[in-house]
Amino acid sequence: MDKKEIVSMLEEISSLLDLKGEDKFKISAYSRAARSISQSTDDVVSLIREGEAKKIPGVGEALSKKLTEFVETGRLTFLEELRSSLPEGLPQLFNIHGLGPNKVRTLYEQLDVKSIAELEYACKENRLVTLKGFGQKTQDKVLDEIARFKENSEYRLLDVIHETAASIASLLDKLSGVERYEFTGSYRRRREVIHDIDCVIKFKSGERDKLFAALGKLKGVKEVRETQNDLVSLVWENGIPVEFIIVNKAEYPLAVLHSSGSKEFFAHLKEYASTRGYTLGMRELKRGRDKINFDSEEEIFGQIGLQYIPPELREDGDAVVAAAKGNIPELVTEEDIRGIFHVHTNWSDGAEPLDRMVAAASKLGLSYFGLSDHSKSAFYANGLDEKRLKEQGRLVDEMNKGLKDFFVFKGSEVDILADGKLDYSDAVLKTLDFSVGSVHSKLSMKKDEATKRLTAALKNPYMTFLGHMTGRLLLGRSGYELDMDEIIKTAARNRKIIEINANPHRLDIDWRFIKRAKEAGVRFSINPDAHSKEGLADYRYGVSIARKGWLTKEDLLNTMSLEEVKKFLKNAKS
DNA sequence: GCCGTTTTCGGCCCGACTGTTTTCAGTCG
Repeated sequence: MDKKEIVSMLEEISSLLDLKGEDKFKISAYSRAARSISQSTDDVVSLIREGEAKKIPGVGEALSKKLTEFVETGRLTFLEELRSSLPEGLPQLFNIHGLGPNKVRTLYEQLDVKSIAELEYACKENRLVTLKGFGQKTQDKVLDEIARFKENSEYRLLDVIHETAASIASLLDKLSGVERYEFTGSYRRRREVIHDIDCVIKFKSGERDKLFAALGKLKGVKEVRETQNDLVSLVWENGIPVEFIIVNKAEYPLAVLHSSGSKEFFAHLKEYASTRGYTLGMRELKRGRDKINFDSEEEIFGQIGLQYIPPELREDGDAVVAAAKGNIPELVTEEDIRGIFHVHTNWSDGAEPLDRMVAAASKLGLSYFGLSDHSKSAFYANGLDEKRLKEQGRLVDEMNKGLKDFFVFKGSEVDILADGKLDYSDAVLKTLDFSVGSVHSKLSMKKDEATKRLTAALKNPYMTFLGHMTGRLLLGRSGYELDMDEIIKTAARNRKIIEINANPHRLDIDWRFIKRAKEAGVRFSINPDAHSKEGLADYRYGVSIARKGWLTKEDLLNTMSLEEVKKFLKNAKS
């Protein structure tokens, strides 16, 4: 039993109660408890076992009993009864953007819709338009969203894949018959969303067949899809497809190269190789009839006359063109990051007090961070009014005096209001070291208005970073539309820093956009948008996105030393 | 279902947006 199971149990109850139309405050009590437990730094399971569940904020008498039952027996009668009172597929419908509890209930009660498949059928038969509260537009939108859901539901965020890959790695490390292995595919390229995990394995001579059999029996395998030639195709217990490609020593480097790049990239590579008189295949490289041997990917690139191309860049032909000219830059690495911005504490909606965040960041080897709790308009996040902001500033000053190898910059994640103004006056913003301008209320879907709002904010000298901007481009939520070129132009002209939001659940920024902005001369910062100690380390995901955007150390603010950053931020305000 | 230096009962984060209405309900962040 772990924390995650408890959290998902509570979340499930919450959404089932929602479907039943229960009291909304009761519903939110469950989701509040789930959030509280997932953010808790205590050993929640032990706490519950010891009968101390009520010490968890948001857990009272009733929940305490349920949690105890769940932890002790692994089951919860209440949840089981709740489940059996509703059709199994119904909660699925929540995945369709725009459908909430009331609409789903209407669909079930009036049309007997119990699953996404049935919903799609009902739309196609034009049955939604007859329902009260529904109309043509809603039906069209539901159909669109179903299509989007189908397209995206098979993709997972990078951090989820990362976790699964790590557990696979620990199993492979112990498996005899494995000489070497490398995760390849879009995971190695560090895409933000990933469909499956690919892994190339070099087998120990003579142990090929044994290895084939062993892979299908790994702990964590849910299903063996197929085994043929050099491929073992599995489904992992969490539903993620995993493909192992098993090759010999001679094939290994090219198999890794082939499996790591996108199809488009490999086609460009192949074409380039042929102009140099080589035939590049999936498993062998030939010059005329002669097979060429090599021990590493580096040697293959060298052989066909290309500079080494880091995996993150192996998306399209651009990297091949650049490598031919020797123009692949030295990309930023995790070690280059000296500090981070966009950090929350429990003054607004973070989980930890400031001192614990400082200690955790320091432990990660960082030498500064920028504190940015929410501004006053973000009531839902307990945003700071001017008075509390000032008070927090005093706390930071006091703390900085006592710190030897760490520095906290005073800042705010300041809301960009509907008219493009910021949530604090210039006089207040002036007292801060920096600010991250963010839009929280929904941006109007109208492209012109949304762009106008952001460009107005970009012109404010007291907004340092443009945060949260391209919004939910991924995983099925259509973001707001913006005129990106206009944003880039204005950001460059006003010397703004664009934040690379490294929170793996947000991933607000697309590397294609980063590349365009870089070319326009915009500078970036990797900001983790950390709400907990664990969240601080998310800057690592930001590094991989930065690399995909071809960023070097020079393109980032937070590769600067503390003294340089201080100077930079001071100049930025003047 | 939780919680209390206003309260053991009566509140609970709130505003924007969309599409459906003919003055508002539902959903989202």
